[in-house]
Amino acid sequence: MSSGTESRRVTIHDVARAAGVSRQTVSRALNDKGEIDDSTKQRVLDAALALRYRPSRFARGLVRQDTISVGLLIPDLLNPFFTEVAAAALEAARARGWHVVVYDTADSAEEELGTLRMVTSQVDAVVGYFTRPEAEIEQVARGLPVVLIDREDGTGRFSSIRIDGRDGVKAAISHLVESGHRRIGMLDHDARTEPSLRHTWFADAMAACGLGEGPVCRADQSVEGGEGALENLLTHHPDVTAVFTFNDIIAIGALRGARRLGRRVPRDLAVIGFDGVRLGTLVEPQLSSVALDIRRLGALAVEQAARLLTGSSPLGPDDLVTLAELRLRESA
Amino acid sequence: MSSGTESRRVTIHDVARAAGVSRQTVSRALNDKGEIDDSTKQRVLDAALALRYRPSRFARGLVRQDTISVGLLIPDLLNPFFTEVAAAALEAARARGWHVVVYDTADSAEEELGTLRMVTSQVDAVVGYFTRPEAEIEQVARGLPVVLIDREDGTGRFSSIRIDGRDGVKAAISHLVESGHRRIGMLDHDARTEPSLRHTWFADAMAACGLGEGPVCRADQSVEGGEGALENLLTHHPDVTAVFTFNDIIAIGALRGARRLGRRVPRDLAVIGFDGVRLGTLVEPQLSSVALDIRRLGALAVEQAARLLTGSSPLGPDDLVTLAELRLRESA
DNA sequence: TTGAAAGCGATACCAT
DNA sequence: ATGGTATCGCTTTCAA
Repeated sequence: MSSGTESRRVTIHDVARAAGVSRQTVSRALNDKGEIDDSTKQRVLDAALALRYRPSRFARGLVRQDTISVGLLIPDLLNPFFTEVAAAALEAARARGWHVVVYDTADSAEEELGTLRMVTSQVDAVVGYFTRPEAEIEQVARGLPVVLIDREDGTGRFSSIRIDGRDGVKAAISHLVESGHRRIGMLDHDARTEPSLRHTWFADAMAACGLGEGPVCRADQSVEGGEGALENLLTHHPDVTAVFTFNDIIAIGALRGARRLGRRVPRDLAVIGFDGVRLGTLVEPQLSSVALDIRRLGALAVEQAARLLTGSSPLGPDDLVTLAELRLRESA
Repeated sequence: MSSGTESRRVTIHDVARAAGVSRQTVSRALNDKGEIDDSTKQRVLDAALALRYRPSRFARGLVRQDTISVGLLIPDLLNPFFTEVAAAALEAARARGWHVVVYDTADSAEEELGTLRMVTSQVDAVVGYFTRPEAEIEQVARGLPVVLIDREDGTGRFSSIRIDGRDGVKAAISHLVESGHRRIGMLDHDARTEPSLRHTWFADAMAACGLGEGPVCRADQSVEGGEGALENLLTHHPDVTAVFTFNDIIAIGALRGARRLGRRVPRDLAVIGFDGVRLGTLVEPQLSSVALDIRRLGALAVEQAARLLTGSSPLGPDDLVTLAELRLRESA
């Protein structure tokens, strides 16, 4: 009559039976509570070991409402900027004893929705990078605390960590102009939609210096993307002597592209990136950049998630900002 | 008599009451099962929204035994090698619909034990890098599937993904010798314990070339570590003309150190790393390296975890290997 | 020191 | 189409 090879889960009940005690006693032994005889405890532990018993995290979580986990959405973990954000978030979470479930959305909006659906069912809050419209996010988040990084939220439903690079970019362009540059281009990111905020800062800074719009090329967020975009830019605008880029990865690609085109940096071409990733100090020449406190970005996101979760005075927009400042090294 | 501001969790029961239906009907509405009237469904959905209801992931997990999550232990996410391993593991996991809980053990053995304790209670399997003794790991893992990366397991209790760089390192040293180098040093890693396996390969390769032991310096696994170690090495052994390093990060540090010492690479000093991280192609000169299929490392780990979990013919030691091969670029 | 019973919050199965 | 009831595996509360 018995079903033979069927492999049921080993439960606390099985251990109890094997040790000849009740379930509660097993629980006591396993959780190191007092109120239990040493010999009993040992017997239970042995039984548990013999049966390869593992408590169900679900059952346990159901009863002790403690463990918190937060989902982290990252567009591309291999992009060193996002790596740094992730590392910072991880650290902030560990300080709180939180678990972090990481999802690499692979820079794809389709992936993102599926991922979002998946993550929201398994975490207490979500932080990170989102590209889908607010309404869509809300539809799957369903009241779950959400913290966007580097993305405005028109609806006011979500928290968002803002990056304010206006002054930093202005400083960068001013520096270039003071160094004698007049034809300054930009390598913007590749989004199919409107130009980036960083482009707006660039355009404003150019205007403030009385320069009018500079030429812009779109670049994929990768070294190769930056390399190609620079060649593209210089082909159409050979008179350009300086470029500002959407981020450091693209800038590093530009450095490479310049080398291939035989343009010396910074002599023939000045390059200023945006982000301030550590990688920028490893390349030759070292990259000048409008630098962010990247770790703060990740830490702030987790901090805000924590406040949202406990309902305790969430940070306001004025606190959820990171300012960028010009960090001059060798490339400009 | 009512308790006022107390904030209980909103359960399916509350929604049911609010919508004037039973719990099962709520469940149907939320999970898009059929067998429910459209108007009822809408009413339930509205109620759920109004109450900001979110199903408990624990309760849900308890009854539908599907969602699987795996813990990933990484010593230092900012080290680009580990970043690549993590990205690969993430990708392999997503292909299976698994969740990945990532922990950065911050290169600290103390952190690791606490982390391990934390992670094991929240996942169905653990993969990654471990430094604690097997017995300790087992004590907290308690029968949980564990896959070690780049670490032998004496006990046979765990699976381990091996790296076999013997031939690759031999090829590297041979190449150096053929290029005329005789004094070849190594920058080994900084573990307090015995020399690394990679050092053994180095020593054997040296012997095979009839060269005897080369000088060795320990280096912290960071660019700064490699930089300092190289200066250290060259100070004590100025006649060294080539170095092999424990990994690429250290090698990149060595590149920097060489530059600071006024040694041109590869003319005055040849450098060969180990790993083959993408970063190696971004530095000047591009790094030669005994390269691994890093993505395979992460993918294999997850694959094996999957087999262990389902009990279906786990891969044997012969399959759990990644070979390294010499990839020559500019630094040697 | 130990055990019996009552949840925790959801879904599945079986009636109706 | 909808509701009742059992159940998932564990911890907590209260008696004994």
